[in-house]
Amino acid sequence: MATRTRFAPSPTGPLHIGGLRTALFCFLHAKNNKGDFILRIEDTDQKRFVPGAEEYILESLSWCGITPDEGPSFGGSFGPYRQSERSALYTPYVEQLLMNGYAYYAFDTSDELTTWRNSMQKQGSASPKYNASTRAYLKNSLSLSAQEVEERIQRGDEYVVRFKTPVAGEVRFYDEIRGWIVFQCHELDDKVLMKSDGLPTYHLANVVDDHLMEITDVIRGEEWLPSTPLHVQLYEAFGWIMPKFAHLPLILKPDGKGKLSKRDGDRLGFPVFPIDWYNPVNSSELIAGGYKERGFEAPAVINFLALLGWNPGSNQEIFSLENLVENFSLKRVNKSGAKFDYQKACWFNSEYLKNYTRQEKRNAIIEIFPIAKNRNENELELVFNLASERIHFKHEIKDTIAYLFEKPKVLEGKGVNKAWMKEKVAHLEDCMQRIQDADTDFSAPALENIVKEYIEEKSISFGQILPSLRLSLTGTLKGPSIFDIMSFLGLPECLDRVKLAKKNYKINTI
RNA sequence: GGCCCCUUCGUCUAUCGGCUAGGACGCCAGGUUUUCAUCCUGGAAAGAGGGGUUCGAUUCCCCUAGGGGCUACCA
Repeated sequence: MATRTRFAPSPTGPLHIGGLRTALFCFLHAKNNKGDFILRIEDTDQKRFVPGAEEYILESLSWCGITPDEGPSFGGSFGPYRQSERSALYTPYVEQLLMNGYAYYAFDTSDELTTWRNSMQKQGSASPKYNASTRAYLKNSLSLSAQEVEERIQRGDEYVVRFKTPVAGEVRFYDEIRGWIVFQCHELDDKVLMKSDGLPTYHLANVVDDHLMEITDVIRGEEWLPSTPLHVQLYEAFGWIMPKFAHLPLILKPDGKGKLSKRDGDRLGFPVFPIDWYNPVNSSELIAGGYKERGFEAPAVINFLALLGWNPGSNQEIFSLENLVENFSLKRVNKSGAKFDYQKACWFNSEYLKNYTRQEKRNAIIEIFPIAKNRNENELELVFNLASERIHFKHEIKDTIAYLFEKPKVLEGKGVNKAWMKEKVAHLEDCMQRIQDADTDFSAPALENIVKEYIEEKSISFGQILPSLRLSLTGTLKGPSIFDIMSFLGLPECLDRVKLAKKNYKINTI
């Protein structure tokens, strides 16, 4: 049977980076097995529905290159892929459960249950369960007479349908990542399968849909582990073949304890969402920044996320999505939660920047400096390389080497103090004259030769002349090889800048 | 509290009973460089604790401790 995995987020807000990783692992597992990856929107909770969230999920996946084979807006023969559009479909299954004694009606209202739980807690039961031990004391079709049940339903009383957990025994299942896991039935809850609004809960809907959509591997976050025994029992109650289960470790806060949350991102200053998320009612209010807008390359984010919890078993760290597909295996997914390391994410990004193709490099430079389009391709590439080895993000290119395309507005004070001294400036002018007079192709090596000859002749060091040269040309004392910069600038521009610096800055006499 | 999961350098991790415990990020030092960065070389840095099993445990089992998740008519 062909592998089919699904990513089943609920549109209650922006997709969390942890959710993105779950989607990634689902995708990788499916593709590694030449199978299909399905996107299903779990919007059975009307109260928590957030407009725009589904679009956000779609955009995020699309940015990352995780393309569903089936899903809303992708089509497929197992649709619809939004649970809200499948609501009518669940009723027969609930009835089947009811008829076969695997489920029952319960009439307790939420308020009643809350007060009941409170009173139970006062009596020392830390987390009161609605199950075989308490059912008899609550209002349900197991405790009430058949007649009363009938009357309540006829009358239009609100009710839910609960799963009838066996009194005793155990539920065991094999987790592809963790191995065998066992739960005792008496520890389990009679979970609500169908809410009083007639919609199924996640538990029922995901089992029915996974079965109907022929999902073979359920890959989801570890937070679902405690409710898996219920799902297992549901499969058994329906007599359906069970999918394989794999529960992924959680992504934890970089410091302290607990799983990574939006607040951690705000607090520590890094994004926790793939792309920007704006207030659904006031679209001009940015609520949470994204990796994309922060300047991350999607493949870098994917690469980083993949290594958070999974490893190839080798020392390789850089993986394209295709590489990941080839190498991925659930067997090599870790059991323990992984703390989020933003610095490492930045490192991945810088690696991707350096590995840009020639064309990407040229495009990036032209995008940042439109004026650069007059330059030839080799020059554009050189400019990119000059900048990229001292930054982590593409958008940092602009500030690092803006002086290649426009005269520096000011020369930094620290530099002036250090390099704008009488003797040094004299050498600078002298040397510039030498360059001007020379018959040179103005290439970096040629320029370097001229300067080298000059300093040898004058018995001075590079340090006597290069800093002031750099300062007058770029306005700063740091940056790439000054000969590359000069070569790129060209003779007239170099002369112009030196002249300008001479005119605007008083010689430092100290 | 109960249930379930987890536990190797600060962080992400390798190790399928034989280890001088490897790699990466970060950090530190040195080298290259006019400078910053890159790059290269080197360094500090780990098996939670206690019991077993075994000729031999980081690796298998148990206990303790610690961490995490769940404990809704949310997913």
